[in-house]
Amino acid sequence: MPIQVFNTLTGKKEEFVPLEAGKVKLYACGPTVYDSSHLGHARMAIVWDVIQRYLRFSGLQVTFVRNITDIDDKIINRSKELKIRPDQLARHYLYEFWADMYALNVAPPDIEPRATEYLQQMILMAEDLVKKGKAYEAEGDVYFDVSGCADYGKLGKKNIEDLKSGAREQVRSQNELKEVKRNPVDFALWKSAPETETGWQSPWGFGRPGWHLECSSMIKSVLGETIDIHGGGEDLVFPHHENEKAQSESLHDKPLAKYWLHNSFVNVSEEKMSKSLGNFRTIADLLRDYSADTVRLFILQTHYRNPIDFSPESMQAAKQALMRLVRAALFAETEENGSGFYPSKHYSFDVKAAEKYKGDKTLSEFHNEFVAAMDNDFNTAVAISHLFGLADKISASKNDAERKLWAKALKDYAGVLGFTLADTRKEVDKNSTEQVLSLLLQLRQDARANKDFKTSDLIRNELAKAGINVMDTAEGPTWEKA
RNA sequence: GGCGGCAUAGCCAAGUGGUAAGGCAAGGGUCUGCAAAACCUUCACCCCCAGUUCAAAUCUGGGUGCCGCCUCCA
Repeated sequence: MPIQVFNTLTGKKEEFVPLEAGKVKLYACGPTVYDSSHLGHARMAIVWDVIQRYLRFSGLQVTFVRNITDIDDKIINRSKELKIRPDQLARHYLYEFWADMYALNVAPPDIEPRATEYLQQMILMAEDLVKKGKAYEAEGDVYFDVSGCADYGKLGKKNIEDLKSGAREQVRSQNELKEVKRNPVDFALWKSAPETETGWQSPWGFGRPGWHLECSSMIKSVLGETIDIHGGGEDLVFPHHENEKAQSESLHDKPLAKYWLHNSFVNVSEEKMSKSLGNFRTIADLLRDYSADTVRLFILQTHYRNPIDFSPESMQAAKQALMRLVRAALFAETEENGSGFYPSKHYSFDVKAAEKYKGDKTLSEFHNEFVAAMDNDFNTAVAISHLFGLADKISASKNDAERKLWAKALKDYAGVLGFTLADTRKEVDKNSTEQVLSLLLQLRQDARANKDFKTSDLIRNELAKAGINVMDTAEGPTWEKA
């Protein structure tokens, strides 16, 4: 069974056929690093992480590119507020993003281009578009001429006439603001800026690139003129991806991407979680309460194209559910985390590793069900239901060898979805540690009060062995790490 | 206003023509000094109306409710 993917461009599920047999060029739009990442970004990252992991598991040679937008108006505005340079701000949040990704067990992309590294390519692309008559200069700005693009609106299912006239207040105000545009729907490839601000020299003077241009340029530079899959959050469909597509295809006269895939959002109380609404919880904040696996399970239990409503109850449900998988995986009796299909590095799955399970009837059936679910537009919810099915069989089995083999398989297949199934139940936080020590010191005080020095000394000596020094002071007993 | 999507058990959520995956919660049971955990087990005719079909949660039309995009956004 071939892999089926839902293509936003056609609105249908299609058979996935790579441009070049056995290879996949995959590009997903990454974050703009101007603030902390929230659960919505975690979903984007996890969904694309799983897609690229699964494509590799399927035996395809994947080049996964995820970009970083490290220069744009939001970054500049925020940096002005904070009175630091835009590049400092971007670097700060990029580091934070990386830390979040690492904590979430999101595998690093093969290539992670940053917009600021591709200025020359962007300028070149804008120049080429002007030369080809697809874009025009106006007072130091360069605009893409939408009227010269027959397909415009196809991806976002928009009608140019509606966009021009419709009820778009923004279009009107933009129109009044920017008389230089020939058409209100034309979008900027290059925007002039005062030399006192962040910017670059260009054939049209000092300025900055339009947002959409970076992805077009980076895709071209890193992957080529046509790629297999272009993805991102569904809010990027229009205008971001529509405009990328218009630019690239006008210049190259060939498709930018064969398949366009978009993930849905995380809502809070049925309202979109977003930075502008201020209703988000950061990833770091979330990871204080829930493990990376829990967050991942919460996200992957819903199909990537459906919205998820965040609630503490749902997170708690995911946490409970995860414990069943973790418990079953313990029978594998190995410290390795669920990455048996990763022989050494993230970048190459050992597809043949799956072969070792083929001889077992239960695992062979499980494999077929798992693959059928994932082949069907990455239906992680169904794939996970089969993980639970396998977990049940593991718990029910009385045969040690069989149980161990199944548990290893459970870890490996869970690893394809990016789960570690690490047993975190014994990881005690600082607060609990303090309470436990406080209790021990209290018991010791009670023993001393009863002149039971045998017990009190036992507690002190054993704590010393455990790396805790107990000290009796004038204010009472206290402790510190030895 | 235009475009797109969604409505499935107490909650979350798969399922795109053949008679409802999975998870959480809840009830029952095993285990247990008590409790917890763990394990076993029970639990739905799919928003409303009409239609197509031998057969519909799944297709068509209408209605109601909710959400997203059209402006920065994953």
